[in-house]
Amino acid sequence: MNRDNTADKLGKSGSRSKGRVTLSDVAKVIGVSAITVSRALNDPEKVNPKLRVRIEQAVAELNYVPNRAARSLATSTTQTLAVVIPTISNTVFSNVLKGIYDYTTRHNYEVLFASTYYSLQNEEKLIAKLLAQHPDGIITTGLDITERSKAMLLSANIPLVQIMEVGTGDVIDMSVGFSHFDAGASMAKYLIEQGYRNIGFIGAQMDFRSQRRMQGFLSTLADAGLETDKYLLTTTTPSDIKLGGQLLADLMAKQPDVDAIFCNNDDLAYGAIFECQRRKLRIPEQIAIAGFNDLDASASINPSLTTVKTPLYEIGRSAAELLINTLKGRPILSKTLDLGFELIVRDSA
Amino acid sequence: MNRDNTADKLGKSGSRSKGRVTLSDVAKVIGVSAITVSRALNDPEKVNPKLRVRIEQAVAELNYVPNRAARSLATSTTQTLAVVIPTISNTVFSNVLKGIYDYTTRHNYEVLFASTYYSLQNEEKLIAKLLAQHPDGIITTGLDITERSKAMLLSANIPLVQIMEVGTGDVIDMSVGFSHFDAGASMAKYLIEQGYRNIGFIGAQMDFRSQRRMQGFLSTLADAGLETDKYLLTTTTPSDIKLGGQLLADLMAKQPDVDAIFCNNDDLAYGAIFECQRRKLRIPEQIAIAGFNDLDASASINPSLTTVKTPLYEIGRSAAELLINTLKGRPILSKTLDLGFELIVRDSA
DNA sequence: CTGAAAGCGCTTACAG
DNA sequence: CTGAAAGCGCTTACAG
Repeated sequence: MNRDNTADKLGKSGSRSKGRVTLSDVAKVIGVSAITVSRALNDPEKVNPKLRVRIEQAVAELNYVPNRAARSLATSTTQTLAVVIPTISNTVFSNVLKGIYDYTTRHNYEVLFASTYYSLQNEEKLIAKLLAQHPDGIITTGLDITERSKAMLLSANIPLVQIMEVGTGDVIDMSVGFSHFDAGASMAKYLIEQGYRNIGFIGAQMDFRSQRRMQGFLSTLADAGLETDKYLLTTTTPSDIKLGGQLLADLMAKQPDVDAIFCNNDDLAYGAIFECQRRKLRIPEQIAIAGFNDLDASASINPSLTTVKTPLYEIGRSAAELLINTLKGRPILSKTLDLGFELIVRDSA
Repeated sequence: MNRDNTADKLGKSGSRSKGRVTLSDVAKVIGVSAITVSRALNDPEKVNPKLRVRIEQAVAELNYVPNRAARSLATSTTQTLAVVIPTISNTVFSNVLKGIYDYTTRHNYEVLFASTYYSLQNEEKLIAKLLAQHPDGIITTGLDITERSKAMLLSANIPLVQIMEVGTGDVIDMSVGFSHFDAGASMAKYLIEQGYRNIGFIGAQMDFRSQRRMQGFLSTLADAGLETDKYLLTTTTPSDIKLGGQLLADLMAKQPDVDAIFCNNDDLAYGAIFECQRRKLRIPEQIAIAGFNDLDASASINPSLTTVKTPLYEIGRSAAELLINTLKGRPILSKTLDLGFELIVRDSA
């Protein structure tokens, strides 16, 4: 019968609400004030143990779920982090997102994300939209950003981590990533050491970070007195496996004497390897292929792919950690985290 | 000087707020009430055009961003959709998520997502957490769900779409997907037609949908009088490329006379193909390999992969569409959408 | 350890 | 076309 009573009372909640159970519904049922129920939930030690148990039971029985909009309004905190990445349908960023997600979940933050599809104009709009949700912190991708985006971010006055890249451009607040220029340079150095001389580069998308990898790569070739333009082929089309095959085909048609190719990312390298297999080209004897990111297939493909392993998951995880530590007032050792990269030598180059 | 005035006024906003610009800050600046500013933003036609322009200018100048928590509280609507999927670091679900995301973005909804890592217990917790955000609608994965999850979903009283599968189990509200049983059966039928007789199955993760594909596959083999257990190898380890190679190796060690293998998904098939390449096994002459999902590499790998194409992006898009149409009160033609699948015959089987 | 009052920033009827 | 009043569901000082 207690339960019937409850049901009656619940029916009376304000006409604007959706009839959900509120804090004061719970309070009425056990005859205390709403504020005590609130305390039992948020600050259990401050409530009489016996009372607390009764409140907890009532909460369970009524299936009470706190309204976070109300809590947000009262505390001006949302327990939400916003994430702006170029695209989710890309293994690179789904790994990053997983790192962010695993950490935020464990620490009871929600994630609100948005994809720019590599457009700074989209990014502006998305930042505005996300900020309207008043996230407690925000993660954006890259150090290249419009003035308007920067202004919005600044005036939001919340912690910000710019991910993926480090060592170039201005960091607005915090950043975590690695140097794409150095990563590109290190692959060039390796290929030169291996004795390759007609070294090519194929790249898709050619966003800012791709360009920096290319610059690092080409400047190292130039320093060694090697050709930089002759074996270069790029497109702004988004990267995928099939495109890798086409770019390889096009480059070889133009410059048949190319002896090694650095593919701007592993997807492209897979496509290039598949195309070489079709052409019965021996890798690395006739042509060496190298990739970037060390995605899933790189260790298994034939020949296994020489590539640069990048700390994708860790970038996501660290970014979330930086944000949450900042929000909890914990000391931040460094506002910029260089997570580095690792050259992985396998059979393809 | 107008601007200095403004700054002064802004400083005075309540001590609990974070000093953000509010509706009434904008209102004060131009000497109207907050409600008029609200209307200018939400229902522009109802406001005097000249006034509206002034308000819009003030909004832009002050960089006013509406507080959605306040709006949510007042309207009991959040413009947010919750999404529960097994994992994001899996091309299958990142495609689905992209479909959801593209549609929701266009229609001004935010997405809140969570990964269960294929655990129904996690799912319960995540549903509770997401529901606390009071999403306007929710998408969950699969038709297999605990009673507690179901009860929470029901009492949340918001539209729900269960994605990925159709034609099995009870649909709580709406659903969109395809029949995994039929998809498995269709691949079995094809392999039998091609003349294979010692037909194997390798599967990882073995979640409910994988099991149903396997059941459809095996029951078709049984109907044809073929072996079902002899060439079967499954594990609950999460699926990845490398695992595909191992499973192929294990199965061939046990049953060297296997002449065709249906891999529970394309990742596994890639690994199996790579392993065959290493063993110099000719595909499909010595062993045929088939996959599931038609992921990116399937058309490019050597040999190109015979597989089942599944409408991943469309499932996500349709689920979001069903939810948003429901929320806008538009008529829903059918609460269950079978998007089908397509057998893609290539060179590997 | 518990509660009355006020406030978070917006929107919803209702007047005029 | 515009505004005063009340309310959404919670939490924050402040008393007691």
